Amino acid sequence: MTEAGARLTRAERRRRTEARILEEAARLFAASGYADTTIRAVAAAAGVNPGLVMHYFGSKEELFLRVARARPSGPLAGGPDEVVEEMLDRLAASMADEPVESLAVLRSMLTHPGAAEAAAEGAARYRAQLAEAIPAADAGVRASVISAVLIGVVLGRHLLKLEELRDAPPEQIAALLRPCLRSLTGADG
Amino acid sequence: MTEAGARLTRAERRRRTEARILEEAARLFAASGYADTTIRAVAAAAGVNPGLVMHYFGSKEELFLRVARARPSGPLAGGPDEVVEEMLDRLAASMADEPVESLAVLRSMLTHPGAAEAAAEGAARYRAQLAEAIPAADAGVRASVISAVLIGVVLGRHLLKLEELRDAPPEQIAALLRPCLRSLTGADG
DNA sequence: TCGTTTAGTAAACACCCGTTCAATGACGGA
DNA sequence: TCCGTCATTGAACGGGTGTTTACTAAACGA
Repeated sequence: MTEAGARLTRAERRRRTEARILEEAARLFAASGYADTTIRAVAAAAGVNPGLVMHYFGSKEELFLRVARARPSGPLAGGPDEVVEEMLDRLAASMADEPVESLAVLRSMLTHPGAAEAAAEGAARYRAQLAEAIPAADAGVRASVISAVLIGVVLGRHLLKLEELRDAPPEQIAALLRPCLRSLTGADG
Repeated sequence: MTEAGARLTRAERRRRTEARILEEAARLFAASGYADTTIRAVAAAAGVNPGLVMHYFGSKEELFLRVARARPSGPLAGGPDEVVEEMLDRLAASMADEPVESLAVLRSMLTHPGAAEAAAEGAARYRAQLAEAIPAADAGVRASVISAVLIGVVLGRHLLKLEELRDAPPEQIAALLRPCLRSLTGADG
């Protein structure tokens, strides 16, 4: 590490160190939640001094927000049928590998008040898009129930590690969920 | 407190104090999770010295386990249709008021490693009963998905506090979920 | 009545946390 | 070459935690 690093420019070195810290922070927040993830542990995992993490990110809170903000997830549009298939695709994708950023946010939302607020805006926008695709008077409630259902499944697989849910192939779970989501979106008429 | 308490027998006094501690502990674990609930806070809420909590329960871990163990929830039996209605009834009931013990376990499961293990046996038994009522080859997976869905809804309402989900009447949510659960149990043929 | 038991307290312990700050030493421009 | 900048370190600080221990005082049994 010292030899390879010594050849790099100062700015490049810093960028990589910061990225390494963020990466390890996401992994640890996902694995242990906000409270049980210590700055010292993040620093150790990144092979760096705890003070450096403070120097770069200001506080543990800001470090978490930097991790939580890295949430792409494009827009959700179309009719009920397309939206359902899009959601099932994304769910299957997030089941193929462990989505560290989402898990970090999800796990920490349940521990840390600030985390819930940080995720709330993005989640609300997602639900609003979803609600627009639902042709029903109670579209808002339906969108919220759908969100809750999807969160429950991701949570059951990655966090609670319910046996059969963790071992089942993503396609099987998606197939089981399809009628559910179709009835909730009103895609089944 | 001193006057009324002085009239009681020693054993009775102790029983009530212990119960008061357990009650406040459940409330705080549900509200703040395992890590953020301090023994000092529990003791203060129960109007008692922190050392006494230790003296009665041995450790914070054991205090939590005592809270987590108080989980009744009778057996689940019958055909798919009956089971679905039973689950919806229980869900609606747990939505009417805040179910402190369940929430304490649920929230702490996601924070505290030991909590998940403590709840795992009860949850597995529940899923096994559920699977028996499902007439399908993949009954195990279906039961797990159903558990995840129900957890997601309770979580979305009480912990994440998704707006529409929190404001909607329990019956409405139950009605939306009915087709979901019926398709997952195979009750819809 | 008197010694024992025991519910309950007060104060400290050791530990780990997030955070701070002065020091260091390699890099890069002049 | 020299000097300032900046990534990085090491060691400390104050505070909050779970836990322990010595103690008080009230209920109990004989």
